[in-house]
Amino acid sequence: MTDNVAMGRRKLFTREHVLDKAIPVFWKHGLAETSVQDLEQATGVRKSGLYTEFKDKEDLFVESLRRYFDVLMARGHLTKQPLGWTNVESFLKVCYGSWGQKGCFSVNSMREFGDLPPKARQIMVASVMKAHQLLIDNLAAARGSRDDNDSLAGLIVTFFSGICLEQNLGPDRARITKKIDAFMRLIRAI
Amino acid sequence: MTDNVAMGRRKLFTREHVLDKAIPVFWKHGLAETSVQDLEQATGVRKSGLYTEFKDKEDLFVESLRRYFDVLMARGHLTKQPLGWTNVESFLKVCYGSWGQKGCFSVNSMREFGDLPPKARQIMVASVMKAHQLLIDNLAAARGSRDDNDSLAGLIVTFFSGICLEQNLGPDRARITKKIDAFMRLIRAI
DNA sequence: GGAATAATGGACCATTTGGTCCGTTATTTG
DNA sequence: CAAATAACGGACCAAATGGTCCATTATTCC
Repeated sequence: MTDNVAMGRRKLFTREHVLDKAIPVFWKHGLAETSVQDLEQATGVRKSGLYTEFKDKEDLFVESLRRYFDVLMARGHLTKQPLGWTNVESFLKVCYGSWGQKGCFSVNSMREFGDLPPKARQIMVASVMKAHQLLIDNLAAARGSRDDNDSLAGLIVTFFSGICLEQNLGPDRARITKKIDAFMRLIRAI
Repeated sequence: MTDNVAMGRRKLFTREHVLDKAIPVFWKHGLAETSVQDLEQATGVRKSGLYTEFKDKEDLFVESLRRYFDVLMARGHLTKQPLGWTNVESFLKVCYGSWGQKGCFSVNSMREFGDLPPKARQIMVASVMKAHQLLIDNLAAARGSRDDNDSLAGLIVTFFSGICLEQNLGPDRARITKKIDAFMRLIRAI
């Protein structure tokens, strides 16, 4: 790779490919209960390959989390113009899931927050704060600069955590949609 | 025990004692990440003792969950007379925790719901439904028989899950109290 | 004290865990 | 084709896992 005198074998898998395959596994089973063997099967990359690309299992977890947020932010649920209620609802519907999983990878990981590597915790906290701030911006656009926008944003984040977690019980989509609608009605009414 | 001709050694630990020591461990780390060694240390009962009293680790987990709900129900947060808003708020404040832990044992377990033994899932689902129904009763007492009592009870359960989960991030009590107050104001206003 | 009873302590086991290591194989450029 | 490169496959390891088993010890009643 350093010289062009001779070229070694090219990579057969990209970092993103591995992460996209690892995310659903970590998402579903968490860091602790996901074995390296699970990751091999899911990614199709052998252990040695994984350990060449990532320091250890925790590192792979942290990078999965990071990519998860990167992709989610890129979708821009809370940054679409014009800001307002539509974005808030769009944010809540993130709970429908992605990567073939229900709920939210990060919310699911909150349960083992205390046992997570510091970098993972850092990413999670930063993301919650980011979402909180974006929610405030959208609320300000929707209902003007009010004192309780901050507090209301907090309630929305909490409600989001709740619906994401409930997704693990496997309720049908219709019920959760109804719940979101009811919540939206509630917060728009005040 | 069967005959009164001679009496064997009496139990040095009661089933409840073991469960009360096991609950915080399962609560904090979940079923999968709690080792039998952890349970030995926490309960002060050796492995053989545990396996005499309980079928296996899963059984101990299920019984811990069962006892958790028994104790919680006995406190009667949602059944104190007269029914009404006070009970709803009292229910939400269950998230402050018990057994030296924050949040809710059951909510924390929802994350690994899919990997839990069927009996555990059964207990959890039944308890959520029970809480939901009791919330409806309290709402009926507080605001009369309205069509949206059912829907509102659902929102309260979801919000409860949310604050319990957030407890894992270790926010101070004052902030969570504020959040509960804000939510109570929100739902009482409609 | 003696017999009956049953919990305790800890040795023991097969399996799985995260992680390392290196010989083999696939690709690349010249 | 040859040399250089680097990923792949899988053997290998120490530690930890859930679980079993039984000799020892503690307690009880007569």
